[in-house]
This record gives sequence, structure tokens and C-alpha cells, in this order.
Amino acid sequence: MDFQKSSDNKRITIYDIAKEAGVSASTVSRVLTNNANVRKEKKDKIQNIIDKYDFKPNALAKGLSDTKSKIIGIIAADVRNPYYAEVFVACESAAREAGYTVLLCNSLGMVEQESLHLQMLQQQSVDAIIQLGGRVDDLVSDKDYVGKVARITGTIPVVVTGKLDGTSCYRVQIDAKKAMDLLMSHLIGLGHKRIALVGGRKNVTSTYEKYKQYLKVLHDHQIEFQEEFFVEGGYNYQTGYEGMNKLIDRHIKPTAVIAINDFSAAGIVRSITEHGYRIPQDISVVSYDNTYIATLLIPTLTSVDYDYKTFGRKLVQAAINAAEDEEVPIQQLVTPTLVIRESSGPAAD
Amino acid sequence: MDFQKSSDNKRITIYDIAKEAGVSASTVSRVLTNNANVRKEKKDKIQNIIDKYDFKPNALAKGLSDTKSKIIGIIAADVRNPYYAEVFVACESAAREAGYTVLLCNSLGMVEQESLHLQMLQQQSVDAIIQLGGRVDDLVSDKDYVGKVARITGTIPVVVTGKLDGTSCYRVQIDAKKAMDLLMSHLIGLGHKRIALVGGRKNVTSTYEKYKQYLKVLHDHQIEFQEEFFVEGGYNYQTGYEGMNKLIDRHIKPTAVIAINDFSAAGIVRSITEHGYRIPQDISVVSYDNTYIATLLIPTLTSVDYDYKTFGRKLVQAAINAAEDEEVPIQQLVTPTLVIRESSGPAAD
DNA sequence: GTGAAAGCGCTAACAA
DNA sequence: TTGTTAGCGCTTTCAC
Repeated sequence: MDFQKSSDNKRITIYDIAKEAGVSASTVSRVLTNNANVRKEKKDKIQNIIDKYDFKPNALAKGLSDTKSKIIGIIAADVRNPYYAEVFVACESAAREAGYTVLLCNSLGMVEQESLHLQMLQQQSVDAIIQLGGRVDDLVSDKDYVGKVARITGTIPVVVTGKLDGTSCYRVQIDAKKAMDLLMSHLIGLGHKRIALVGGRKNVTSTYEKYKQYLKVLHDHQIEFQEEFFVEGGYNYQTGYEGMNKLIDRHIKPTAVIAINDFSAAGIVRSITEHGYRIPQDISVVSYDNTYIATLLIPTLTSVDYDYKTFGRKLVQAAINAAEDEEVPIQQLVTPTLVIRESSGPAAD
Repeated sequence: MDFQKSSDNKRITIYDIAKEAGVSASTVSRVLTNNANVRKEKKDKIQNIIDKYDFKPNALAKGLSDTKSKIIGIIAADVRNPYYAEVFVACESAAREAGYTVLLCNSLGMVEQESLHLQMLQQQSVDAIIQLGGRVDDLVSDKDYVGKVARITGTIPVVVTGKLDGTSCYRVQIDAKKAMDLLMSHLIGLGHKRIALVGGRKNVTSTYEKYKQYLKVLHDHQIEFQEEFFVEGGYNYQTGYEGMNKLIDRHIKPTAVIAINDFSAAGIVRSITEHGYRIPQDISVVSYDNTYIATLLIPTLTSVDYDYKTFGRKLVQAAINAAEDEEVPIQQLVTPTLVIRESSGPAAD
């Protein structure tokens, strides 16, 4: 067996198959799409030739002719963040099962990239677009972006994990209120009253909702809200680290900390450890996303899980249904669950 | 401002532009591709109309007609692994700069998926394929897969991060020998002699090469190789954890451990910590990949970095050059560097 | 049941 | 400089 680079291996087409089978291209197309009757005898013959050459129809041509590319474009904030990686992989699997392919683009924190990606996906004639994070996380939707998306939704359905006021995007969101409830009940059940919330920005919808719910739960339990216990910041290691340092340095030590995600939790763990406190004996740490980071740290993190498989399936389902003009709910919620690990325990004192 | 879903927003084409401008479609095409002369006056008029409708040419049609899709297909083992995520993002950026789009598929450990993805990418008429990990990591290439790929390379260039014997794939690899040298010099320089190598399988090329080099360096320094110090395993947290447990439980405590990647390093750190040893005072831990995991752990990990940006650029460059029939070296090496952090220190005793 | 022909939206060779 | 024409590879009427 010898595999040589057969230099100009002209791609085989439906016509080549047709000629060899002694039929017309239409007939070959019929057995390919399998949506018209072809005499069994011919059908078998054609199929054999197709198999023999391992022929696969050109998706571009197919897409051009029936104006369906069977591709779903996905714009993610950053797949290097395991949260997005999990969601993306879940979407990819769900899409594949439904016979669709996914095209991934990352905006990497450059919001202007999102517009460009939108444009590119449009050019590629994707059948639907799913946007994971980025501008759709904004509490107040960017006007410019809304305009761009609104323009697109006329032709291509767009599904987002957040929202985009003024557009007809479909929304599949994580139930942020419930996510906060899970953490708060867990902590309050362990006797915590001095609970800090570290990381996240209030101009991000999901964070804002968590914050609101945090206040509400405190209030429901007659625990007074302490301003200093909410440390706004970002969503990465560094901001978690700095946020926690700030708290401890100011001598306002909480007995429990809710991190906005696993990354910031890692920074928080570092800060606490550096200050000589133990987790969870002195301070409990809990977080959101339940990415593998939660299992890598010492101690392992109690974290809120989203059932990524279901999340991805809902996103893709919405995208495909919308693309195929079927009924799609404007908004769907994904219910989070709590995974308890080593980082949370009874309140100190 | 009111954005309504203008239900059947027929996609605008080059003909619509042409009609409105009172010219032929070819002329519009000319200003679009900008590779033929059009009288400035007309050109401006056409451009205005294009801008007015924010018209973007259909990439499918374009790809069909000039048989170049400007898409690079990427098959990754699993983007949830930050190593692949880093490489992918680097490829995506490099591709975008060169005017290409990338299509990502993950095989998620299911080798049969790789063949299917290959097929799918072929159907999408991608201009080139980049495969990151998976079967191209095998020390002995899978015969079946080799056949499939060899068939494809006739039409579509394939670039891999490993190798695929018997095919004409282009190879862009990390210099595994050098990567091991960096770690070994570092450790030996710190006085370590009892150095264990935990994780990885010898049927994976890069691991095999590291193993060989490990033996060589030991030999060069007249350090006797101890069989038990090489603990074969996988590439994740669990295998790192179990591998290290095995070492310690057998009372063959090394003074330094080389983890096959950051994931297994995390497991190793856990095992060491659980056994009551300190890092690096009792045991140093170093690893490969330098993903963000290395900075999240306590202690932070000394790890071998690959300069992902360059890695991605080389992969994409090779892919594009090959697609455009330019000269491409069959094999290229990426030179790793060492990032020293908290997890490594002078040998105990 | 099957083939001929038109068309999907674009580019490029050829005339004019 | 510009328009006409012929594809790119496939699907889908419309006749037969």
C-alpha cells in the first residue's frame, strides 16, 4: 500500500457518478437526498458507485441551491474560559446529532469583533447564530450592536445566552435567581451570616440579578446587608484575588464568600490561604459555573452547576427550530443545581 | 427607533445592487473583489449602494465559483482542555488576520469522530485542515486513518501537530526533546537526582520522545534510571493523582516530579499534599503546557510554555501556504521555554 | 421513474 | 472600461 500525493486529484462530482452509472445527474441527486423514487436496480448501482469513490456532495453547492447551509454559527466570548468551552462542546454535540455543523468565533473581549463575526457568519449563510456571552450579557444593551443584530434577525435567527433589548433574539438563560438561592440556602443552612459576594460587575445582567437576589435572601433572613461585603470586580483570577485581599486587609472578614465564578474563586482561595486562614474552617468559599477548575483546587470547590449538556441542547434546539421556522419560545431558563465539595462548611464561631 | 422582525427579508444579491446602480453584475463583482478597473464614478455609486444596504456577498456562491472557501477546518481533540483552547484561539486569530475563517470540530476522545469530521470538512470544501492532537499523536499511525487522510491530502492540504506516517501531511510540532531538556536542567540544577516522570503513555509520540530524552539526560549526568520513577498513565487529573499515590504508597519518594501536563500536575499536587508533604520543600513538581491551570494552583506551577501565538501562526501559515500552492516545509518545530514558579525548588536533603 | 433545464449567487474569460 | 456568457455542483420543477 502506497499513499502518494496524487497531485491534482480533481474532486469528483455528481456528474462523474451519473456518467459512470449511465444516468442523469438528477437521478444521482435523488438517491443522495433520498426524497424521490428511483428504481431499486438503478438506485443500488448508483449507491455502489458512490460508495466506491466515497463520494460526498459539495456542501457549498448544496447550500447554494437549497439556501440551507446546515451550519450554525457560534460567537463565544472566549473558549479558553472553560465555562464557554463546556457550553460550546455541548452545542457542537447537539448540533452534530441534528445533522448540523458549527462554526466557532471568539470575540476575546474585543466587542468590535462581535460585529465583525456577525457579518462573517452572515456571509457564510449560516442557518442560525448562537451568541454565548459578550455584549448579550450587558444589562443595558449597546445600541449600535442592537441595530446590527436586529437587522440580521430578519433573515437569520439569533439565540443568545443573555438578552439584547430591542431585538427579536431567542433567549436561553441560566436561572440566576435560583443559582443565588442555592448558594445562599446552603451557606445560611451552615450558619453563615457574614456572607460576602466577590467579583462581577453590576452592569452584567446575570451578576446584577444575583446581586439583587443576594439582597433579597439576606433580607428574608433578617440579616443586615453590609455594603463592604459586595466587592465588585471582574471575572478572573486576579480580580478575585484582589477583591478578597481588600476585604481581609480592611479587617472585614466574612465567614463565607460567594465567588462570581470558578476563576475568581481560585484567586479568592489564594488570598485567603496567603493570609493564613483555612478553608472552610475559617472561611467558606463557594462559586458559580462548576467547571473543572472547581475540582482541581485544594480544597475542591462547592459550585453551582448548569448541566451543560442540557444547556447546549436547548440553545441548539432553539437555533434549529427557529431556522426551520418552527415554534420557539422567546425565553427559556436552565435550572442550576448545587455541587457540594470541600470548600464550604459550618460557619466559624 | 424600532427594530421589527421584517419577516421575509429576502437576502439582497449582487444583482439587486447591479440593477439599482444601472450596471451589470460583473461590474459590481469587480468593485467587490477590487481586482479589475471600474470607472471611479461608477465605482463610487456602486459602493454607496453596497454600503447603503450593508451588502455582503454570499460566501457559498463565492466559494462555489472560485473553488476557494477561505475556510480552514480544525479538528481538535478537545477544546475543553486549555492546551487545545490556547492553540485553537491562536489559530483563529492568525487565520482571521489572513482573511480566513476557521471551522472547529472536537473529537472528544472518540477516534471514529475524527474520520467523520474529516469527511464533513471535505464536504464543506475547506481550503485546508489542521488537526490538533488525537490520532496524529499516535506513535504508530492507525492504518485506517492514514488511508483516509492520504486520500484527502490529494485535494486538501492537512497540517498536524503530530505526525501521520504514510501521508503527506505537514507537521508543526513542539520540540519535545528540548521541552524535556528544559525541565531536566532546571531540576538537576537545583540538585535533584530522584526525578520521577508521571503520566502519559509511551504510545503517544510526544510522550515517547520525552521519555527517551529523560533517559538520555539521566545517563548524561550519570544518574541511574529507576524503573519505578516512570509511572505511565493518562493526561488528566485522575491519572496524575493515582500515579503519584502509587509512588508514595510504595515508599519510593522522589524529590522532584515531572508531570506530563498541567492537569496531571494538579492531581499530583493533590496527592502530595494529602500525604502531608510540602511543595517544593519536600517534593518539587514541574509540568508541561503552561496553561492557566499552572497559575491557579497553590503553589503555582513551574511549567514549559510553547508560545501559543507562534504555534498557532505556524500552523495556520502552513495551512494557508499549502492551500495557495506555495512552498511549505514538511516539518517545523516550535521551541519551548521554561516558566519558573513556586512549585520547584532545591532538592530536599 | 427519469432526464432536461433552470436557478441558487458569484467570478472570470471573452467580446465589444 | 464594461456587458455577456459560461460555469462552479447541486436541487428541483416540469415534461415525458
